Amino acid sequence: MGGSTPNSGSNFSINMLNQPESSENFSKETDRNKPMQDFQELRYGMQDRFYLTGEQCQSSPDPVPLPYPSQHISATGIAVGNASRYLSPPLPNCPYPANRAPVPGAPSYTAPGAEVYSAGADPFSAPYPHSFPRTSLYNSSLPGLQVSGKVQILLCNYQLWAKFHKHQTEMIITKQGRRMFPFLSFNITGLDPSAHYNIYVDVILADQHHWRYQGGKWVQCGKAEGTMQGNRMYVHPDSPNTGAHWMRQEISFGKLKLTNNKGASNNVTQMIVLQSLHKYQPRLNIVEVKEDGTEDPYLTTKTQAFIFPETQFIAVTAYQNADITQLKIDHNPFAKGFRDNFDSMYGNSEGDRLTPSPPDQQNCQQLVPGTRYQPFLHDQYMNALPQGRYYNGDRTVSHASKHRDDITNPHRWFMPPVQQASTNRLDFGSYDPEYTGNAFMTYSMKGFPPLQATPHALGYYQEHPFSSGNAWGARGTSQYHHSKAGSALTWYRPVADARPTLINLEEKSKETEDSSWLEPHSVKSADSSDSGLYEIDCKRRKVSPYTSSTENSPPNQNGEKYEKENGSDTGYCSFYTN
DNA sequence: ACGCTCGCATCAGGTGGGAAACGG
DNA sequence: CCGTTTCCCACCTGATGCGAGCGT
Repeated sequence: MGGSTPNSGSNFSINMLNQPESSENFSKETDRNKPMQDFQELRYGMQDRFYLTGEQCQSSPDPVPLPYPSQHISATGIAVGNASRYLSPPLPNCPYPANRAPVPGAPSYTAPGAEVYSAGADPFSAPYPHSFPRTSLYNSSLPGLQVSGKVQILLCNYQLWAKFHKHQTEMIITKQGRRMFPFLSFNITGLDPSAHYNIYVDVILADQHHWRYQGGKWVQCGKAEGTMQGNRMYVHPDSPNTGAHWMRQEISFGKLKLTNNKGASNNVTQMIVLQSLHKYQPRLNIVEVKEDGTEDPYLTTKTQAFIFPETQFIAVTAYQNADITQLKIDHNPFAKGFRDNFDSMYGNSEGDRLTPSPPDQQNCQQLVPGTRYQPFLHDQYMNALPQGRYYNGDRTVSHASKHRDDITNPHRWFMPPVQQASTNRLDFGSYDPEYTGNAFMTYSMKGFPPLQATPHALGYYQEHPFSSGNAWGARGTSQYHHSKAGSALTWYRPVADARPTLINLEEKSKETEDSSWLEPHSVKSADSSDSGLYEIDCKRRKVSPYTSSTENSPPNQNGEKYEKENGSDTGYCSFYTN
């Protein structure tokens, strides 16, 4: 990869570097509106296989109750192909799968990108995802997976994003720039291995409102301010590079920083300028370019953008929602200093504890032989969540026993016994069986041989279900030393054709009783564990005026209602009551 | 002697909290 | 006055360099 940076080594396309506000940047987009016919075939071919019946929809609660208003983009995201290919609108009462089930004859929509580009409007303020018409498009039924043609994009840390999204993600912006957490991380398949691509992330306004945190809720408050100067895109430092390179490892944007400093001149290529109290939607863009990195006019139709709605966030200069703060503290290793002393929660020694220590205290970086397996472990396994402290005595015991049951459950763990027994991290991960509720992970573990070593520069972020590779971008680091593993995507990487493997995934999911991703399993459980957060002393965090975080985030009520109604966590409603 | 591994110290940089400053 | 932003702090992680120890 050569460590080329957008503004140094590469002859990066002028279109890529121009300020997006420039109306002519994407003036070639007339081509974008010309759908690829083969894609249509592919799409409907997939559709046959992925369409979920109404019954399935009804019986498949949204695994990630993403609370989009009805007109919002799909629960799993929009694959914003350049050729005006969009998801079908959600089916009523079918919050999750329906969105993934393209309905032939559904109202035709226009691609946000296409519209913006062709109209010459500011592509970073105009395309409110919900407001954009969409054409029906095959959308993967797998959480965090987007498919457009042969290209498949997997949001690696989808589970973590979903957890934050439930509470309305907030991202701190500072003058010097603040990293995103969670950060954007993708696995890509289906690119032409020999073709060259630029990959970048831009951040667009998610709606046209100014937001304010009031009474424990995010409420709209006036209109968003107009277009704002400053960089709104972050080009992956590996760009340009071959499809083979992009598919070889995880593509992470961990160094992407958010700032509110419009005049930021330093590290401008690493910073995206945003406005506080506005809601934004990151978007992954893949542009096929010539070998030297310049954009080939004849290739512009191969530009594709992918939106994962769960990555939506509100930019803030200080956290507003205590739920978000706590999630950040619990998941971000750099915020470890703000975690409570979980040991004090037990008052007994490590050996007596029924629940495991946070992974960081158990040498959690020593993993399954191969980080390529680690990504399959739920983020909650990997991160430093002090799980045990989330439960009082009874629940702790309960979970511990569930853990034991779960380890022996072949539907849950497909790791070879040796691997199961050999890693603290895995043990930790399996401690809460609910966290295994990700079929993605489940299948991925099923008998995949270790593959090539891949550098993982982000050891402490290995929580992502699919994290792998160079999480900090182009930089290889010491994590590489103990990262010997297979490719996270190998098991579904048919570069030549995405379909068969997706089908395999789908079929596999039907084989198992643990079709967890059809249920609000992982996120729900993750949240139910989170719920216990607030049973512990809240002295270090702001206290929400609401008794439950459920009420804090209006957009998320559906999903959270689910939890409450199911009484999955009796302590849930006791948050903030201290 | 050489190469390798490991542990330790140091440094840079990231984190949220909280108080102060700012601004409408 | 109040909401928002900025700055500083203590704490943490990760990268790096160095030296000790060990095996060849």
